[in-house]
Order: sequence, then structure tokens, then C-alpha cells
Amino acid sequence: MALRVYNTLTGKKEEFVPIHPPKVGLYACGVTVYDYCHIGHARAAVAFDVIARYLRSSGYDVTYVRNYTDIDDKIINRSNEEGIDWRELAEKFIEAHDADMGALGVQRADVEPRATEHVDDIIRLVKSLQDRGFAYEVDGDVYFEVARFKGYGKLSGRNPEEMRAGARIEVDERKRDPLDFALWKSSKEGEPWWDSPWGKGRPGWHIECSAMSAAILGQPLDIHGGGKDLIFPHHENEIAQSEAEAGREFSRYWLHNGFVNIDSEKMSKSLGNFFTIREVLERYRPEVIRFFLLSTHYRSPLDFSDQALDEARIRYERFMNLFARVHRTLAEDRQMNEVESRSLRALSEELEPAFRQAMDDDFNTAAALGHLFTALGTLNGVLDGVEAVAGKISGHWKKGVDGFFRQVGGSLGFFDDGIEGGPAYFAASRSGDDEAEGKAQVLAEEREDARKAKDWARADELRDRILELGFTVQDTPQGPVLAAKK
RNA sequence: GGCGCCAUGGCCAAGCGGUAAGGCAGGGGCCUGCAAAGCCCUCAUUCCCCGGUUCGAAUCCGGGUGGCGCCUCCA
Repeated sequence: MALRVYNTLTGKKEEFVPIHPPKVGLYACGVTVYDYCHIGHARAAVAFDVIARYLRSSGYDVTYVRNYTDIDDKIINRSNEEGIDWRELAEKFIEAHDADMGALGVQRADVEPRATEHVDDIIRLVKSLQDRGFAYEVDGDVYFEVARFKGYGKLSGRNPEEMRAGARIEVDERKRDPLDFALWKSSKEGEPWWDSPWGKGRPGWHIECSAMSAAILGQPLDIHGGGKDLIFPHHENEIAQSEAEAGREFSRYWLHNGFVNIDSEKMSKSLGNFFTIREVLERYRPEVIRFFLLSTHYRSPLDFSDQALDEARIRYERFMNLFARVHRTLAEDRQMNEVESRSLRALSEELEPAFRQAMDDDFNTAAALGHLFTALGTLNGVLDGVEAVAGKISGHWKKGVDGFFRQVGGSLGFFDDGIEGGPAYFAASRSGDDEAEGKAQVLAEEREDARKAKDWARADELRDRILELGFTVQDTPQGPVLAAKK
């Protein structure tokens, strides 16, 4: 079964064929570091994290590059507002970005370049464009001349003539054409600058990705991606710069993730309707947020709401409940019986292939997760049978279940600890209150004694007190099991 | 104004020409001292509307209606 991906450039789903298999060069646009990341940034990061993970699990040798744009007007403005050095500001938000994304299980990219580390490459690229007649200088600023590049508009499906006719492009007298965009900007007094053939200045917005991707991955790239809002002008301009300079294709496939919406409207800084990752992390577990983000196909819009997060939590906890249950079920060293082996065959012969088929279809995590829920019913059913006769499960079965979830979870960024992850999830240490857990544990034992004495009033009272400590209690065949609420 | 995307049960959500996955919520049953967790059954003759193509359409085409996005910084 071949992997198929939706390519923005062609508007179609195509079979994925790397240029130099098994190597895959993947470049995703990262963030401009002038503020904390919101859930929209998280979605993009998680989407491309899953893409990189799944490509690897499919046998590709992926080099994943995700940049930080650490020099830009917004950074300069923000640093002036806060009265701190722009470098310090960028550093602060790079650290915050790494912490937030790390919490969500986003793996580090293989290379995470910063624009300021590649100013030499940027200057070389701008100079080359100028030498080739695609760029012109005006008082220390260098612009890309869109009219000289014939393919302009091919990614976003626009044509330059119509865009010029549109009234929304602001007129800058210094540009030969309203569509021309800055490759290099002269720096004003007090602004960051680098020496260049055009005097002191700094990179324009789009040029850093062209320069860094070529410097690190070479050209053409296999995949270039980012949020849908980057299609125009950012990625369109990258194509113009890179293809004009190199005279060949910039990237084979272009992948773009959809937005996170609030009440059906795009979450964005300008609308003010955004939630930062850290805000949401105060209310929901990182795994739950990740599960929410992967519950819809990456190209579709995704509505953010407490209701949606609550449902994601319930859904995610069904897996954790299963894991905790498997974990505490006693195992014995024997061959699997018919029921056990049939359930594992269902995993390996039906569910795992179905999972991969879904992921092969343009990384359809929503459909892939659907198949995992099917596994849930089968596996819980096996445990029901074991508990009904107060028996033990085969150790091979336990191992098989653990292996299955580690395997599929590896592509999604879940279930790293397999079955062990169940009890760990419900433990209080995750919410940082070991003391309360200790107390609750004592009460749970008292309650168990009361239950054995059939003192139901006492048992119920103890359960209420445990609840007040922030725990629910389940009476299982293996004894009482606590779970942190939250 | 230009370009584009979307519309599936109460809610979320797969589906990409072959006769509606999955989850949440709801109803019934089992299990339980009661719960919780879990299991079983149930829950869209129908996919915004109207035409068309086809043996066959949620899926393709045309026209509506509604929502959204990009065209300026934006994941």
C-alpha cells in the first residue's frame, strides 16, 4: 500500500515518491518567536511531527528541518515595547516554544536552524538573485521582481494580473510593481543589522526559509509544509526566490495544515481569540490536547472548545483505562488460549493494516484512531472473560497488547510507555500531589476493610472522602484502584 | 471584487463511484452492596437544496443556499 499525500501545488492527492529514496528531506516552517505559541501553532507542530514520525515508521530516512524566524519586524517592535534586547526576546520565546511543544510530545526536528545563523546564506542568495536579474536595489533595500518569474502564483492559484487589479495591495513608490516583495531591508537607526553589499540591513521575511532549506537539505526538497495561511504570500514567494535562483523545482510536495477555529472562526492574534498552549495545559493533560489535535484530519478546520477537549479526554482515557486494566491483571507463563490468540490476530491482521491504510491516506489520523477504538472493545472483552472466572491472562497476550500500542502509538506520538502508561496516567504524581495520593491510599484500604465487613455506609463515606482528595476509586478484582481526577 | 475550501445522526468525525467507520451523549441489558471501569444490544433507508451523468452518487458535473479561509502580519 503506497503512501498518498495531498499536494497543494497540484490540488490533488498523489502517490508519495521521494527524490532519493529512502531519504526524505522535510522542511516545515516554524514560528516567528515574538510571543508564546497558541493552539494553532501546536496543531501545525503536531501535524508535521506525526508526518515525520509516520514517514520514519514507513521506512524512510527522514531529515526533518524546522526553523525559527528570529529576526523580523514583529520581534523588533516587541523588544522595543518591552525594552529588552531583541536577541533576548527571541531566546526567551524559543525556549518557551520548545518547552510547550515538548510537553505536547512533539519531537525535536533533526535540524532547527535560526534565521540569524544563516545571514551569510541569505545574503548570498539575494546577491545571486540580483546578479541573475530577478532582484533590484533601491536605497539599501532589495526587492524581488515578480514580473521576471514566470511561475508566480502557481502554488496559491492566483495570477499576477488579477492581483495587480485588486485594490488591496498597498502602493509603495519605491517598488517597480506592487507585487514585488522585500528580500533585504536596510536597517534604520537602532535596529539590528548585518553588513551586506547593500549596506547595513537585515533579511526580509520570506528569504530565510529559501536560504536555510537549500543550505541544509539541498534543492529540491521532498516536502515543504506549514499552515494554510502560509500558502500566500510566504510559500509563493519562497518558490519564486528559490526557483528563480536555482533554475529548478524548489519542493516536490507542498503540505498545509488547516486552522484551529474558535466558534468556526480562525484562531489568530489579530482577532484576539486565541489560547496559548500554556493556558490550555493548565486545564488539560498534554496527551489529551494532542489527542484532540489528531482527532480530525490535519487539513480540515478544527473547532477548539472545552466541550471538544472534554470529549478528547474521555476518549483518551478509554485507552488509559484499558492499559491500567491490562497492567494490573495477573499474568501467567503459558501458551495463549483461543480467545487470547484470536484477539491478537485481530490486532496484527486487521487493525494494524487498517491503521496503516488510514495513515497512508494522507496521514488520516482520525480514521486511524477509529480503528484503535475497535481494538479497545476486543481487548476489554478478553479481560472481561478472564475476570469472570477469576483467572490469569497469558503473559504473551499482555506482551502482544503492549507491543501493538507501542507500535501504532509511535506514529502518533502516544503510548510511549505501552501498558505502563495506564497506571502512570492516573497516578497523582502527574498532577503533582503525592501527599493527597498517600492519604487517599490509606482511606482506600480502610474502605476495603469496611467493604469486607459489609459496612456499606462506612465504605460510601470513605469513598466521599477520597473524592474530596481528588481521586475516584474503582473496585476491581485486583482491589481498589485510585485515579486522579482533573 | 478575485481565488479557494467546507456542509454526513443531538454533538464530534471517517468516507474520494458500489450501496453510511469510529467516538461522545441517549435508551435497554449484564456486571457491582451501590458505584466506577467494562461488555452486549440499540441509536442516519440516508449524507444542505434542486437538476444532471451513471446499471449504480454522500462521493462526479451544473445551479442554488449557508459557513469559512486567503488576497495585509499570521501555524
